[in-house]
Amino acid sequence: MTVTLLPMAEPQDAVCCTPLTRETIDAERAEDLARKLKALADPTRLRLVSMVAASDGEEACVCDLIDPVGLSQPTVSHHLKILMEAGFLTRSKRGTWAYYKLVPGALGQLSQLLDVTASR
Amino acid sequence: MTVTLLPMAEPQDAVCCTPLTRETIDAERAEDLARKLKALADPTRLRLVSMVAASDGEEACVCDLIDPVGLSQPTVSHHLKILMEAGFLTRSKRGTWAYYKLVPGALGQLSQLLDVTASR
DNA sequence: TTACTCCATCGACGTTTGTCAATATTCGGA
DNA sequence: TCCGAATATTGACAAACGTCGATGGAGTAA
Repeated sequence: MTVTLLPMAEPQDAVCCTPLTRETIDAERAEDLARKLKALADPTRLRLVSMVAASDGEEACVCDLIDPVGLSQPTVSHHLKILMEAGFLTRSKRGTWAYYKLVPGALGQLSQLLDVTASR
Repeated sequence: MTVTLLPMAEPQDAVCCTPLTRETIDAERAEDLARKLKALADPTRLRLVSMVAASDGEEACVCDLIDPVGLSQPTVSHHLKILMEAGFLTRSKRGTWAYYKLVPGALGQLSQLLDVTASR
């Protein structure tokens, strides 16, 4: 039996580390970065991330996200899935409810990649 | 005659100031932020921004961008236009050449919007 | 003027995206 | 065990997107 501790520690994809403006980004890293940015580049998904971030414990139930967003339940589910696959949220089910939680350093890491002067 | 000094100081659209995670973003600001992120959420455009940023004076000629990117000239022009309309680049023509230049605080401002902990 | 170069715009195309209604799945309670 | 509630998945469709070849416009040099 394998004991898997801390599955939340992300594989930390190739996007890591050197900011956009320090040296020319290579095609592969550009692909990765673009994937993450694309996940965030939608008004509904930005609102979802923001609402989750503003919730208690940076965690929110899907049922509380649908009405404020004003879209159908399948659409909200779809957006949450995209945010999860991009590494910005994690999901945990409790009973019939699903709770989405902010991945701690995810936004910060992306933020630092965009600019050197902003970080440090 | 009007004397226009420092036309580079952007109108500073509504995206400004409060980071995503501080309080719930409203629909209008989400729309604006998404527009900017979408402009950056493409591997080719990321490479273009990066290449311009790495150039002398953070400025590059279109003619020097086409080959490294490996796409047709119209496509590169198209991407540069999108980056310009989103406020990340400015264009200045000198002779037949067109030079695109990084807008000084643009990436940093976006970066700070994504996260509080990364900035400051 | 003519010819050539650099770049932007146009029109067309296949692909991706955001959305919904309908359906499936999973769980808790009667 | 059967039912209702909360989510996820599927299928469909219009709109937006990334790309190209062809064309247009503006500058330079003969």
